[in-house]
Amino acid sequence: MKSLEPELPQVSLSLLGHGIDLDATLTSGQTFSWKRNADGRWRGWIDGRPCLVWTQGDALRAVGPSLTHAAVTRYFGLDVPMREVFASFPSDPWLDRARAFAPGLRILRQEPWETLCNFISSSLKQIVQIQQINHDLRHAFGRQIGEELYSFPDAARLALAPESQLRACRLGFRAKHLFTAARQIASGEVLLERVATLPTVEAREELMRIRGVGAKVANCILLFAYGRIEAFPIDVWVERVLRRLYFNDRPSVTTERMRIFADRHFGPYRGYAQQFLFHWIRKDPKALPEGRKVPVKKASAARVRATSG
DNA sequence: ACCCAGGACTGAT
DNA sequence: ATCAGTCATGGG
Repeated sequence: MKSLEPELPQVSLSLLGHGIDLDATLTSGQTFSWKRNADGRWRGWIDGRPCLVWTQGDALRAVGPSLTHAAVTRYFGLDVPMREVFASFPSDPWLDRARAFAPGLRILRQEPWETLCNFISSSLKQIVQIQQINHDLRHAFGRQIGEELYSFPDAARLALAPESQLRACRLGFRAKHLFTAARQIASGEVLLERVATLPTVEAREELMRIRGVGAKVANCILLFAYGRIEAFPIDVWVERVLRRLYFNDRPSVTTERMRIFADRHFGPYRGYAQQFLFHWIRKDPKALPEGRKVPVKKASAARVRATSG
């Protein structure tokens, strides 16, 4: 079926990349719909529009329909003063090592709705599986706007989807969470646009009213969609690296204790510290050389509201 | 077969 | 408020 989209003008942009590393940024577990071409260029979506991006020297180049300089800058966080972020970091040899591993890693500002769906889908899933779920949702419920190009379905569309059809997208027990979340958004029970206007603590509370959204998923949405780089999501990897490097592998240290430590230790831009650490321990085989894998204490089910981050 | 995955929800204390 | 069990599915 051919596209019913009006022909949008193709735009070709070149902007200062400020040292962005697309490979690190787009494979660091914050986005799940970009694909790497054989030539190293990346195909994906910015604000719901398909595009192709790559780096050329110090330039970031982007091609796609109706792209704007402002949209690309915002999406890739090129307006974030990384100098200031780095200057705010504590003197910490572990964080230094994580930074040095991928200094061009950047935190994206993605669409809240798709980010919400991705991280509802993420619980107890590996990153490659989240990518597959995103792909399946697009093909099952999105609009085809080109060859092998499917938009991400909006909340109203998913709110009409039979749960059996959602389960076919490998969502498992997350299917009912996603379905309920879609109805909450489509009905206006939770307004994702309003979340953007709230202070981070209140924004997190609002997001946690959504089915399937606990503290960790809410922090991922705040960090990867709303640009709240004070958010500090603690998943099994971050919990593992914090426990090993800062708590001597003590199994009694709770996730909440680590959150308090992280809020104080990593400073106002701790979301970036978190992302450097996460990417480093997952991708660098030499990270945590002496680190035996300690079993991770399960996080408490309580929805913590007392602290920020 | 076994363990793990960018966890959240439910029900029992 | 905290804790253990449960929830599906695919990778290694």
